[in-house]
Amino acid sequence: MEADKIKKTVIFQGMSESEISDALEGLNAVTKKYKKGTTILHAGFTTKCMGLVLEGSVTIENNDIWGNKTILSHVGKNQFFAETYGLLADEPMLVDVVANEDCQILFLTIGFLHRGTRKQDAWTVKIMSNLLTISAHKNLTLSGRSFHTAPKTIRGRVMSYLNSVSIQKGSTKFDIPFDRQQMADYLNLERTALSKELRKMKDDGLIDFHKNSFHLKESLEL
Amino acid sequence: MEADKIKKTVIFQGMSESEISDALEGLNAVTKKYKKGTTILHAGFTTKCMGLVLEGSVTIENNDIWGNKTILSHVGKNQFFAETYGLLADEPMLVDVVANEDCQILFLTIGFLHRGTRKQDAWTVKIMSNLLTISAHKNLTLSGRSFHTAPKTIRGRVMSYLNSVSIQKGSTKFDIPFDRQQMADYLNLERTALSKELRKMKDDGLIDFHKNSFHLKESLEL
DNA sequence: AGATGTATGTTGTTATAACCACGCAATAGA
DNA sequence: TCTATTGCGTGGTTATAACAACATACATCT
Repeated sequence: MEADKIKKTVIFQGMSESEISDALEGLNAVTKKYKKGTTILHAGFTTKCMGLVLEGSVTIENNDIWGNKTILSHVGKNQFFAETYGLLADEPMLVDVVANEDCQILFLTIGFLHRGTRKQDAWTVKIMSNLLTISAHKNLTLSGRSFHTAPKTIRGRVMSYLNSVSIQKGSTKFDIPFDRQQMADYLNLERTALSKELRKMKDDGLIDFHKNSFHLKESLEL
Repeated sequence: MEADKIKKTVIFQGMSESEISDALEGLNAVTKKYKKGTTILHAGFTTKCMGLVLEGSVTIENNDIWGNKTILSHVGKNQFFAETYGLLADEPMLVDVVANEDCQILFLTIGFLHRGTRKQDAWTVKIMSNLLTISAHKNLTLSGRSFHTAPKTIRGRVMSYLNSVSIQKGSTKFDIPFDRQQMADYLNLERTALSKELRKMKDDGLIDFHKNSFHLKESLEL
């Protein structure tokens, strides 16, 4: 087995070699190969498996009934996908998973884990722990973004976002991990419109900034 | 103990009375009372606990540095909150939890669960299973919404949403669980603007609808 | 039937963000 | 140093959604 490569994946974090191979067996690990362009998992269907990309890369896409395609994300080597759908094996997938190049995928059957039907091997618990951590983190990311893109005005989104970062960093002065374009994308805005609004907020004395360094002002709240 | 009331909660699903009381002990279950208006958990701080509302209700709020308050959600009796922050005990909360009325909260310390330090009692695995299910479901909800509110145009959002429901129901004819106002809120839109766009889409032959019954047309894609 | 209420749709106006074209600075490479 | 390149900001125009005021439909109650 190629446990060495896999070992570093978040899913197998903190597990010994032997636990990993037990887990691989217990999860019905299967490796499959796909030609570029092949659809690996189809929207509308369910899956009991999550996928781990061993070679190549895949894209998560949405293809709607009217023929529009949207690329949602790109999953590269040693990254994984469909963990949520794998766990909730009843839920039809809303996206397609497509081979972005010739690739090799390791499938892990995780659909039964949350049903407690299995006996509790050491590896079961560890895998569940790791999945729980992964899922919780994803949750945090998603709910943050969802909250920051909720306001209808540019200013509202910017304030929501900057305030969150400020809380995370525990200071009103901080750097953000985005350049303007990325920040605009994250907030679902157009870059130049964002620039304009940032300028106005500076003029209004709400914030100060230079490049990706920000300072929140007007903290006259009681 | 009042295991009877708790038993029906998703967190304790599928657990026997004795498992539940073991779990309550193992999770350092503590009940606390709060007067209306008290902040139960503060943004910027971390918590190892999740909360279960036994009496009364709480609101999840965001209060930013400029003095804006946003109510994010309302958590009523027998519902829970902060499960994500409880699990990821390092992450500072980005929201406040405030007592909406006099209330009684059961705190469960779940911060250590995902670290595998505990010995694997039967209840540990079951609680983890349940938390995993909860988290995964929340994930699905969040990522769906995030995706549907991403397009900048009304039509884009509507198409994204309707297409998802269509996939879930496995048909191009389906009912949605929202009235117009709720649908507009979900998609972060203004109700009348949504009505207008739905009309246009009907004129363009993309969809047909009456009240909350929809039919996706123009499926001439290959 | 008449009155009340609620959900939905229509029209017109206004506010706002996207879009386009460009300028300017900082950086890197030849 | 000269020349791309890249990131960021500005002004003007256009597209689009929010907003406000009103109309219509349908249900319920008396």
